[in-house]
Amino acid sequence: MSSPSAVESFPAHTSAASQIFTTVLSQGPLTRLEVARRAGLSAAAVTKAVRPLIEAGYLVEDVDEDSRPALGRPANLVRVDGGRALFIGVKVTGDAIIGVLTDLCCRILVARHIPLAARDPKAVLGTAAELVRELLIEADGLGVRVAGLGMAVSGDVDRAEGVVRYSPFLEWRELPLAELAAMTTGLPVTVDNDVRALTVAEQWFGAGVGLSGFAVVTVGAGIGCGLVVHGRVVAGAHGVAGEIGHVTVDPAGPRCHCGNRGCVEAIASDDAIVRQVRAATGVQVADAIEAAGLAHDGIAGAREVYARAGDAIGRGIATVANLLGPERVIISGEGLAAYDLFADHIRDAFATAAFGSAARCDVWTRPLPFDEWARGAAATAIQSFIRSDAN
Amino acid sequence: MSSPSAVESFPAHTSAASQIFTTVLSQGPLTRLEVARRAGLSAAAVTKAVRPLIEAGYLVEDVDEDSRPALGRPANLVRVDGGRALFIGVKVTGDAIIGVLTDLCCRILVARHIPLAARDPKAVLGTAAELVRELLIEADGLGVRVAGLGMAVSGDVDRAEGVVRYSPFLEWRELPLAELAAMTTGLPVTVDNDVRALTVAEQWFGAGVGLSGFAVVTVGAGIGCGLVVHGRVVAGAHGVAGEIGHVTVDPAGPRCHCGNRGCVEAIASDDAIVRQVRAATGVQVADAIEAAGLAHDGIAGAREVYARAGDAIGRGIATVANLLGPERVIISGEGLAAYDLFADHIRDAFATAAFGSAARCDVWTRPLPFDEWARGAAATAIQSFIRSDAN
DNA sequence: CTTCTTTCATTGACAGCGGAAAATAAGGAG
DNA sequence: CTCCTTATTTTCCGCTGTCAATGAAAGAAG
Repeated sequence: MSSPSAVESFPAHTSAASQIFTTVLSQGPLTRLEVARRAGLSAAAVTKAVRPLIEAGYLVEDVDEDSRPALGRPANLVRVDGGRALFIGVKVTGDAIIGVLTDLCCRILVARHIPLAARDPKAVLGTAAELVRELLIEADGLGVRVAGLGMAVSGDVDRAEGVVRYSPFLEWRELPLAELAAMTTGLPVTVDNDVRALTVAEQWFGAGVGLSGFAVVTVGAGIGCGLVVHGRVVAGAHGVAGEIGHVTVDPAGPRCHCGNRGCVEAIASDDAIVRQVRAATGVQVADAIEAAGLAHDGIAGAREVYARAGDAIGRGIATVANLLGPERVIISGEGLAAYDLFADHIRDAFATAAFGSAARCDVWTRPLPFDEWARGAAATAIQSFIRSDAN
Repeated sequence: MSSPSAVESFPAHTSAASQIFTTVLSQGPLTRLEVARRAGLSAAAVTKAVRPLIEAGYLVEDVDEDSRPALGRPANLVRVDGGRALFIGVKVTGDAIIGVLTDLCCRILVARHIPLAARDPKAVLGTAAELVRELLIEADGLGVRVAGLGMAVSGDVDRAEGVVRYSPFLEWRELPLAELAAMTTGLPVTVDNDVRALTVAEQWFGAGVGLSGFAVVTVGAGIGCGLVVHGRVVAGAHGVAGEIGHVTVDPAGPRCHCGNRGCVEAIASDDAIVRQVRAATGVQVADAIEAAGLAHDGIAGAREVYARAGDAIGRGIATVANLLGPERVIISGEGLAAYDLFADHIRDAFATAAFGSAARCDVWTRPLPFDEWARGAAATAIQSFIRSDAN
């Protein structure tokens, strides 16, 4: 995290303290005893770690009138005061920048987006700065300081250094984005890969809470995958990880932009579906929405394309499950708008291709509004804020 | 680890101490300063942790006369005294039990194997006990105590509980192997999946030393894969992980015993190769060795089978690399005897199917004598011995 | 209304770990 | 013999987290 303005910093310097805070943050209001249990610490340690966090206003005490036990002293719940600090998350796509203002609990307070004219770093940075400025004004209105900015970009991103190594889509190489954005906005900046950012959000605030191993699969313009193993997001030795989109599903399948044939992405991405629906039906559909329309109208050719796409995704997920044995797979992404068209095929293909007990992993689906990508970016900023040695 | 005889235990109770010992164990003789650097600790901490380990005889000091620096005080090397404790590793296969006696550095001192008449737990346990008895006599001859027994079994094994959940090959279910073997042999017993055990051996004593993410791919009777992510062996939520053998490579390929088509294992396992070579050449080869013989003789049909097998393995490895971004992939296994027949195809398929920087992961090959499987089992015993919270 | 019982939370003493800095050791060079 | 350099050890010292004991906050029992 590149941090120019070292304002008052988060008062959890020991690993145990930040672990305790993280537990409360993601597992909702808990009694101190319960926190101790989940964090594997003594109750005394929790009491001691919680006090300064309460004094600093990051945690607050609550009494749960409802679930008062029949016997014994009632517990005091501890929860995070979301309003204590705000964060901005920014997702850069090819044609727009999406920004959200969230609270410390990563709840979206404001969402904005600005179309993007050009993709060169200067243009993007300028637009992003404008968006951040708008959100800062909103934050001012709330009277709460913004404690960090997270930026999510597709491609090979080095979070530790805050550098975008290579983003094919934006045609950026070795861009020190964190440093640049920190200079422009005056905020501490965290930069990460977009799918990993989304995965962080799921891990701390979503369907991955409490799990030590899970996968997030995004379906849309591309097919992406974020992996959490041993409780940590997998980053890969060379910045590559979770490339489920380029798992080969059918070596005789359509050619993929990566050069191979039959990648999941060449069969199930929005583009691939549009292309295949056009070929199958002869209708020149403009985008995935129209393609889904044809399928919803019952046009056989279009429905088959979705069936094949679902099959490809299901096989891809099965591959992940076979290799890593995640506790859960979370399917998400804009493509889920047409989820009814391939849900069954995903499930069938997964059930067939998963080996043995790997099939016991539960497959969840979550709608993913586009803002969520930006929320993921905010989640990385929150993570960096809480523990500077984040990862 | 099921431990009936709690003899004198290993004197490294803090996490740092066992981390220091592990560093010295796997990274060979090191100066204290170098240990400190690699373990991320201060020199003082290393000095303090090393002393009791030297007093207990697990570490010894060495002077490296050769590489004395021109300037300054020469360093004292610290290394593990392999002779301080012995371990027994046992690998159970369908038709034999292989056992090795190793020292603390996991060097094989004696290797034995006994054919197996039946596969039921009682028969296997009896034979294993016999083998262990023989190795204990060898150990007695050396005058060193055996500090642990590791057992490696294929299938779903719960190492923490020491229970074989389900081994399809042996037809065992929910067998508390660690407990049974501990009662029979009187030794502390660790039980793990065979491929994971091999992976532990590579991680601590082989080509995975010092890497935080790598994969071991075994080629032979089956196609297996052990994964290390974030420095830890991946176990999978339901005991399944690393099932590269059932990654689909060609949905139109040959049927696999798992019910699907075109799994790597259905194309590249010994059995699959024999079957395909028979079909391609009409020669009723008896085993993989004869099949390789035909290919070495230049018979086109046989060579093609190996080409396809290499292609399948290379694609499988590429899938792992795309998903996890390991720093290295170690190809190993009995099948490597015919490595010259498919090496190029593995490399080509990997280079083609790996996405972007994932192709930068280095692919190593290591011959794997059958004893190595048993050595892997011994490695798990050593691991358990060193840190009781092993995983 | 007092006392018990039960469970949650806090306190204070304390042990141990690991770091920083200073001291010591072990060479070679001059 | 002294100085310089690098390795190792020693000597504090602060900090963390545990333990065991104590306080607190109910409802239950009498």
